[in-house]
Amino acid sequence: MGRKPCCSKEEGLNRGAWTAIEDKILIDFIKAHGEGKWRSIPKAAGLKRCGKSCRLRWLNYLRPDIKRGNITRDEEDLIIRLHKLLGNRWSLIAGRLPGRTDNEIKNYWNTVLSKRAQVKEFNHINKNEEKQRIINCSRKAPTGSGVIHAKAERCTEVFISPKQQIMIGKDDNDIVHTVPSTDAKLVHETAVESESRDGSFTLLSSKEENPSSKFSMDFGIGEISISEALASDDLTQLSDFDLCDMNSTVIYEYGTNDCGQALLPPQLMVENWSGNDCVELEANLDSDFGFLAAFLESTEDLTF
DNA sequence: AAAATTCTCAACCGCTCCACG
DNA sequence: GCGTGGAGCGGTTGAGAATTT
Repeated sequence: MGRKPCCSKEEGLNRGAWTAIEDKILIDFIKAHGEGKWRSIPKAAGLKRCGKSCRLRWLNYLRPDIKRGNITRDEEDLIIRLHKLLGNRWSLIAGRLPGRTDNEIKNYWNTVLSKRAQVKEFNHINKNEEKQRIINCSRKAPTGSGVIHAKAERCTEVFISPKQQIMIGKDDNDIVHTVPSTDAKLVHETAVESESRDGSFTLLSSKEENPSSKFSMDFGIGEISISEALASDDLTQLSDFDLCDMNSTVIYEYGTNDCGQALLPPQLMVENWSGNDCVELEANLDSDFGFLAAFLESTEDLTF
């Protein structure tokens, strides 16, 4: 006995493209009664659609604040940079592009930008053939790009800067564990749980059968990581974020991504973010993280 | 001009998260 | 603590439009 699906293929429900009449009914109803209670809207409004379909139609097409027209150059640049940092978190990306919907951005990425990115990556790989060869010695397919996940959940290895004590994760009881600087080293996760030499912390535990099938990376800011701050509502936690401390606080977790591509070792991963040469590493690090910090702290639209 | 192919994007589907009883 | 239902998210599909052959 499973749960009744939201949009079961009930008889009499319209499917496919919405008609102008259906649009008008939905618009009038929401103008009169407001958004929400999507499940009850079709019945109340007299629409032969499921609630989910109504919600989607409203959010992606009928909402009055939807911006029509082509994605501008600035928007495109913003999408690319946000995607670099956030991955396929379309709703999060859309939240920073007023008037654009997650669906629209997702479509734009899948049809336009991903192809462009592939070409760019191909060129970049050729350009850095020797660099890749070196990485191949330690990684099977080093073509992954760094993506910040809202929650640092899984990893196979963690590179920890030796400069100071760093938070690396929470255990099942939600207790944050840190690695003392003396223990800073490349940690290899061979089991679901792993302890440091003095047994003082639990490595990010994974309940996945195959912990190496996914990856995440996270960046510490004192007691909280960016991803945690991102996942929480309180972005003021980021106020202490000091770019000057970046090199001493960054935590890299690297393994393989969803496609089975291996992530690069920390230095090269960051290089690949910017697509620039080693000598510009620090500047680009500042630039990308400055952008991220601005993104996280901004309540206004970002301008570039 | 017609057929074939490619592209675009609205809509659907299945899943997870979260609030609530 | 557990089950249920609503909302939201990201991946995928497919119809129609645009382009190429």
